[in-house]
Amino acid sequence: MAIFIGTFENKVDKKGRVSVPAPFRTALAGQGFQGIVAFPSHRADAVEACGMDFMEELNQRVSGFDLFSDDHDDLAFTIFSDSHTVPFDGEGRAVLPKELLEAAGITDRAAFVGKGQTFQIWEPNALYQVKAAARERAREQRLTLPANTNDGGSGGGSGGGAA
Amino acid sequence: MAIFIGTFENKVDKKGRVSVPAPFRTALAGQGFQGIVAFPSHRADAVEACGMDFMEELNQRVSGFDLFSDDHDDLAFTIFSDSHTVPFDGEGRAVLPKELLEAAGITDRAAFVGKGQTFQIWEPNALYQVKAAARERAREQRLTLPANTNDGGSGGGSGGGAA
DNA sequence: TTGTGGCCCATCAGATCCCATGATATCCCG
DNA sequence: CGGGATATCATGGGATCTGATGGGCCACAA
Repeated sequence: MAIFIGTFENKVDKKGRVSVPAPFRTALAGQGFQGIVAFPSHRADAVEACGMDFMEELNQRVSGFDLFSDDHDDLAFTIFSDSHTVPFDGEGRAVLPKELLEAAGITDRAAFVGKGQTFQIWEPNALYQVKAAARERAREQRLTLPANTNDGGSGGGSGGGAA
Repeated sequence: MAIFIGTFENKVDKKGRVSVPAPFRTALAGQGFQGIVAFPSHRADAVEACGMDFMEELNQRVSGFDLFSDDHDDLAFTIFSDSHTVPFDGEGRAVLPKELLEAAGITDRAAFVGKGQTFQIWEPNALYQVKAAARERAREQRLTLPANTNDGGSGGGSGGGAA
């Protein structure tokens, strides 16, 4: 399963196209569907996204519920009804549905932030504010990572956006 | 098996024809039967639909295995008896039986909503109300996806996902 | 004949593809 | 170790194709 790491800010052109960061595209390569699946976050003003393989896995898990049960119905509805499959163009760009852009407040720039199996797409300023707040919280609470990696430090940091 | 993702609203013309969303048609391509299977939803004012392959799978489960409880067994037979096979025309449109349209309250517009292995067809306004309610539930209950338990085993470093 | 349904063609708009370009980071060679 | 050649990536724009929709013609049945 692909892993998304880092933060990248790209331009949204007047056709609504955004370059998906090359590292993310690389992570998505090898899937049957060349593109992403995007859906609104119900926790933040951002777009959630993942690869089709992730959705298929989700579908598998949902299928574990009895078909036609209430749980199955609610879950399937929540997961699939608001999702959009967004294919890449030849250059690795995607056109996000305008309803998702609006929900996230994205206009002419979009910030991609990796979250492991999934990633989010933000209006850059909103992301940076949230990030700063998170960093501050982490500092205050002295959050630490388990000390077993030699690289962890840069992970949560302000990965160099193409500024 | 292809999965149905997203929501699409299309027009029902005066002949009763509706374009099945292209992504759904793509998901249905490769089946023997070029069309959909439609049956009334027993829990919502909507039309349930799926591909013939799903019906075949349902048949397998009902006839061969104990995957279904008695209730679901009955349900499955009910489904078979109330189902309609609806072929596509040359442009990928389908004419839904009027009894299904009436049951769902569909007149001149129809909203298709993906649910993974199946999809539903709604009267648009009814769908949007239900959707809004579902979204609200999800937000309040912090609806989470079932955790996947068996993924970690093969290791985070699945070699395939070239960096 | 008349009504109903299916099939085919026309059309318009929006999405997609292809090609061009500048900028940047990378690599190789001296 | 420095400089230039090169590949990768992000970005723009125009041409093209697909998708959704409407309408008309033909076949079949009552």
